[in-house]
Formats: sequence, structure tokens, C-alpha cells
Amino acid sequence: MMIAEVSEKLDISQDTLRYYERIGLLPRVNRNQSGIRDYSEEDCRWIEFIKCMRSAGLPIDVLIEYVRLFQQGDETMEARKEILIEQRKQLLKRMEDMQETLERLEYKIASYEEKVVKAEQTLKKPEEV
Amino acid sequence: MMIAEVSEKLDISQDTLRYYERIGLLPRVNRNQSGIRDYSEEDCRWIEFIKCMRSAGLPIDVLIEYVRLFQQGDETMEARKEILIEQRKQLLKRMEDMQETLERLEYKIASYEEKVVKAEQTLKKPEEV
DNA sequence: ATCACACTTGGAGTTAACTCCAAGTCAAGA
DNA sequence: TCTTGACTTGGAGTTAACTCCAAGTGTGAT
Repeated sequence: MMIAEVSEKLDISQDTLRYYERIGLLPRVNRNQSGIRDYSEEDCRWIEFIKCMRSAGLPIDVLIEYVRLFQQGDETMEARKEILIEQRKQLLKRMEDMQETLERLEYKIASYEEKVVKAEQTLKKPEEV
Repeated sequence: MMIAEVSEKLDISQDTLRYYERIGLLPRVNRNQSGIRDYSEEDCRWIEFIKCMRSAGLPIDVLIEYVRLFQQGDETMEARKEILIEQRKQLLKRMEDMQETLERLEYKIASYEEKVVKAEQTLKKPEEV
């Protein structure tokens, strides 16, 4: 698969794909005989994985380290697992914080409902009298 | 309250507090007779609110608009409510995405558990025989 | 009175994460 | 053969969100 197709399919710009590879956020992609990237299915799964983790807020440097360990082979499995466990913990924390914010938003929205109703009643009164 | 105290109490740098005010993310803070910011309790509640919303990922420009409307008075209540409702929707969406990512992380961790165990067994075998 | 210090402002600098650009290569079609 | 267009690279530019800086001011202690 060439870069245009992957970019289209996974909705990530070609520049970003090249950038991610440059900084080690993706394992190096194979080139064909004329030096052009030829993405494998595995490459695509990586890209999709990275995109998903990034969108949930996992830091780039952590993911780079994860990719680096992955490329070193099976003896780094334990270390990679630890990274994921730590990131799960931090993700849970963020989700809890967001839950609190959500509740706060709910509360504020509810109090606007009330205030808006009151304001409407106030406006109405002159008409009623 | 002066800026040092607020900064300390809410754990936001003085520079950030001034920056937020500059870009309209906080209503203008009153100054005392010598031009120094004197934060009221209400100011502090704003700062805390903004900090909370920002940490949940609400965009700065949306919050600036919210503050702007707030300063225009009660006739903007409906508009402010709509902003909060839209932001609640987007927050929920982000939380759902994060939930999916979390599950994916869980799955990956679980499969590492398995693989690590297998690898250990493979290592053990020679000893067992 | 003068020194230190916490504050002020406008503006410059920094960092992360892209995003764009220029110059060059290669393969395919007119 | 020439042109077109998708790709390559290294490096420069951009944007958001701070963060820092320099020059200046007001207040309180020595």
C-alpha cells in the first residue's frame, strides 16, 4: 500500500505519517526498489493503534519508547506490559476527572434551565398583571 | 487576594493567570488603587471553573466566548446554556472514545500476560526435561 | 532615603505536534 | 522523449498555549 492510500484510509495526513515515522512513533516502513514506502497490513495496524492511543491522550514520548522496545524483540515484553499498565492507570485517572467535569457541567446546565425559566416568568409578569 | 496567593492556592502560575485574563478567558480582575490585581472570591471560582473545564479538554476559544457572553449579562443565558450543552455532548463523546481505548489497552495487557507466561514456560522447559 | 520586593505591562521566546516547502527521483502515458 | 504526477528527503514555518523577560511602579522595612 502506498502512502496516499493509507493516509486516505486511516484519515491521517501523509505529512503526519512521515513525521510519525521520522520521530520513531512508527516502526520504519519498508521501501520498494525505488525508495517509496510500501505499507504492510501490520504497519496499518500500528498506525491505527498509535492514532487511537494518541487520541486518548497517551504521550508521544511514551509511545515512542513502546515502539522502540517492540523493535527490540520479545525480551522487552515485560517492559512493554508495564508501560501499558501505567498508561491504563493514567487514562483511568483522566476519565475520572472528566466524569467530575461532566457532572459539573450537568449541574451548571440544570441551573441555567432554572434561571432561564425564572427569567421568562419575570418577563411574563407584567403581561399577567 | 493578590496574584501570588491565588496562584499558590489554585496551582496555576502567575503568568498563566495574567495570560488567561489577557485573552479574555477570565473576566477582567479589579485592580487596587496602585494598579495591582485584587482577586475576589468570584474571580477565584471563575479560575477554578476554567481550570476544570480546560483539563477536561474544552477548547479555549469556546470558553472565551462563554466568558464574553457572561459579561454581557442575563440576556445571554440561553446562549451560554447552549454552549454548555454542546460541550457536554463533545465531552461525552471523548469519554466514550477513551472508554474504547481503555478496553483496547486492557485487551493488550491481558495478551501480554499470556505471552509473558508462555515465554516463561518456554524458558522453563529445558529445565523440566 | 534607599533598598528589596511583589507587582505591573507589552512583547519576545519556547515547546509540542504537526504542516508546509523546495529540490529531486521515478514510472507511466502522450 | 518529454511531461505529469506521486513520491522522496531535510529543513523551515505554523499554531496553541503557555512562559519568560525587561523596564517600570508602589509599598514597607531598615
